[in-house]
Amino acid sequence: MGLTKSEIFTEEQNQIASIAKAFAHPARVAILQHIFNSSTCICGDLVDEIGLAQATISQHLRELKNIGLIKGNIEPTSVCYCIDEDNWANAKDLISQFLDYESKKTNCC
Amino acid sequence: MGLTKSEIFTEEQNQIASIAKAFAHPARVAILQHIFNSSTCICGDLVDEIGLAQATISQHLRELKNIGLIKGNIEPTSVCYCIDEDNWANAKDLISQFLDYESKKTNCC
DNA sequence: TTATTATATTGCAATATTACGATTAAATTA
DNA sequence: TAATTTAATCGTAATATTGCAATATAATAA
Repeated sequence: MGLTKSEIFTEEQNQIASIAKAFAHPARVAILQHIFNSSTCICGDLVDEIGLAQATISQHLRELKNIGLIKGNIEPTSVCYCIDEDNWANAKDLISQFLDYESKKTNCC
Repeated sequence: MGLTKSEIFTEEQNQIASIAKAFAHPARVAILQHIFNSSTCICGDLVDEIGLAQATISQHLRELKNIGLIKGNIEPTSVCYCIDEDNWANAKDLISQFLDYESKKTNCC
């Protein structure tokens, strides 16, 4: 086993889980925060900033890119990453709405 | 290898990742949504509602409980789970603030 | 007491994730 | 052209996650 049964869940549930998974590693959180704080973000910066190997950073960047949260512009010997604004806004809405389900609660304990 | 290097990240980054991990599986998203929509939540309901084995549901519930998002009241032959309001609010604030970093962006691509 | 019912726990197999050294690819510089 | 630089990719080891059958636990019902 070990294979998530995506097919038994709703599209929304899978999307929320998928976005959350992108945030589910501190390195990716750190990468995103670093992108937010930089006017431009080059992968090499991150290797210095975060204490992980270049290959590992690159792998995390690819995950963020695959899920659509960031996009990269290929420059001469470096790559400039930044947030994909549209996709980020969608992700934010989806997660925010999920977190706001709280208002509909009717707790018993 | 394969061990997340938590010690090189900030407390906040680890917390965000930890909360996101709880949402990073559609079964746990479904469980939380079900709890939101019920005045009371019994584990057996979930096994019927979601198409996973009882052992698997129980395992996901334990993860949500360990991270503090839900709490369970042990009743006679059944357990009533509900959201831990305080911890949920904290999680919501942390994630919302992170998602709002968007406003600080200065994209270049 | 002996079923029965409901949930937790254990053990295990399958799959996924994390991390990194080594290598590759592609542009830049000497 | 030959080194250098920068980031992606490959291969692999270590660890984590997912799912479930089987079993344990604990209260209720017969």
